[in-house]
Amino acid sequence: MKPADILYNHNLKRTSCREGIIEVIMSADRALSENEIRKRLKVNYDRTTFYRSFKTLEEHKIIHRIVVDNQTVKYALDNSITNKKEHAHFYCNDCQEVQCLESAVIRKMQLPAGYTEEETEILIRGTCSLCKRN
Amino acid sequence: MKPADILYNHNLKRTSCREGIIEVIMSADRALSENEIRKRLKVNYDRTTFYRSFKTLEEHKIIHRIVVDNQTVKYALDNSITNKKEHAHFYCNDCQEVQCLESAVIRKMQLPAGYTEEETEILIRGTCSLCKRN
DNA sequence: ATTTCAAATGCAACTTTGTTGCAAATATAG
DNA sequence: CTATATTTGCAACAAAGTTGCATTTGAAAT
Ligand SMILES: [Mn+2]
Ligand SMILES: [Mn+2]
Ligand SMILES: [Zn+2]
Ligand SMILES: [Zn+2]
Repeated sequence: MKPADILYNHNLKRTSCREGIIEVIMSADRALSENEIRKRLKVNYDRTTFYRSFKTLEEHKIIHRIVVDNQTVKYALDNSITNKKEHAHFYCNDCQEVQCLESAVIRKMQLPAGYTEEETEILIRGTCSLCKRN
Repeated sequence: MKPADILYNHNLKRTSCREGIIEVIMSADRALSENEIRKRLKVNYDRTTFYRSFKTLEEHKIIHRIVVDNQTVKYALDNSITNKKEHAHFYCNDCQEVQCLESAVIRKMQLPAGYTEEETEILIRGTCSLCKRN
């Protein structure tokens, strides 16, 4: 599906910023940060616009956010677009890149009595296959 | 074990800031943020000192950090002090409190070929037993 | 094609979180 | 008590994110 169609399906206005962000995230093989996305866009948008766009796209489940640490947020396409299940994410301590591990499907954990789960986030830190070789 | 002994065992100077932080974290039944810890201390330390203390205590595996989101970090006693295993953490969407789920031991996930795990972080978001009741 | 207007953008000002360099204070070994 | 390596506080800074408001724009209606 094309960025423009995705926006249309969600009743979102087709602005170049939103379209650009979706375009860049769709064509990436890994999760990207705000700055990585900015670098790949032709036009330069204000930070505010960028943040508001991410917020809107997240709310409409077009993209999802991966919090690596309190200082680093990355974005990838959401499961509702990729038709994948909830999955773990991998952070390479070496190249610092984040990948969606679509094969690592998240299974719910046993919780203490009275607790209810709504969402489970898993972040695996380690070394990716590319960095392992070197 | 007392805060002073913990510091002594790690060859760390016994300063009131470090001792206070450990004291507060030890006596809490949940993970606390920088500000929550500050409020519970008698003396007011500079933010820099606070951050440096957290860093030192983390490096010596006396406390561990739980990143709730890119804006929120909480601290709890580390497993090396509590003698517990790597566990998942629970964030209550209602009361916004974080708890170590020491019964929810982390089991390693299957990774794609060539990937190596070093650490797995699990954060479960949902409603805690107290908030459920109300 | 032109008009209309709710929604999106850009800008300025601000907040929160965290970091760095350096001088002053202090914990602890001798 | 003294010496000194560590730790602390302060100032200055940086990065990330938010808010209010005036301007611009997408797209629906005419
Ligand atoms: Mn993902
Ligand atoms: Mn914990
Ligand atoms: Zn790597
Ligand atoms: Zn709760």
